[in-house]
Amino acid sequence: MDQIARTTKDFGNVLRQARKAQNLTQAELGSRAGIWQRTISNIETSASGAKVDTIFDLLAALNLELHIVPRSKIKPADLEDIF
Amino acid sequence: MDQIARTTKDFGNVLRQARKAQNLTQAELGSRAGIWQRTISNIETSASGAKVDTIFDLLAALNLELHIVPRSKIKPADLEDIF
DNA sequence: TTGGTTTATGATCTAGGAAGCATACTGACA
DNA sequence: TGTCAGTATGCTTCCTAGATCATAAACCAA
Repeated sequence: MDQIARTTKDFGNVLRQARKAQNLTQAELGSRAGIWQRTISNIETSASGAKVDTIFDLLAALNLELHIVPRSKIKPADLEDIF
Repeated sequence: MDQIARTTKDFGNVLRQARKAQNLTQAELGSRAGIWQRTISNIETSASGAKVDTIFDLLAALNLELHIVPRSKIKPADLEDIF
């Protein structure tokens, strides 16, 4: 379960994971965050490059926050591709 | 030096810090990331809600990545306002 | 305080995100 | 296999970020 994002694709995956971990449907999360189910679907599937405001609304609704940190040499999620 | 962001304002501040820590001007960072100085200024001052793609371009140019984590009860940067 | 560097900001134009509503698809389950 | 919850997606309208060029304002050092 990796919560590191370097691309919008990563980000969509992490958001979906987080949402499911909290047993929320896209619609539920949407009404919490004031965002449409349509939009959440787009973000999770990286069908569009979302706006940062939208992202922060989602993160708040999921009680998450962003930490901006130096890149580690290898992204943990990629380890399994190596070993 | 806090690298936690919950709002676009936080985010702008963190980005500015990170850029300065690497001794880059907005223009330099811009040419690295393929983004206009104008745009970076907007983002750092949160004059506009940027797009996620733009953010990831900037983070890559600064060799940073995002970690999505549960919110801590108190944002470290706010401690100084309390004590 | 002046000259040079860095950052902020005005204006226009285009591409595309989100709202809003509806519907199609998909997987699970009785 | 028919139903239903959940997710994907079509479409139009509105709004705005970013590109692009230009200039003003702020900062800093000599």
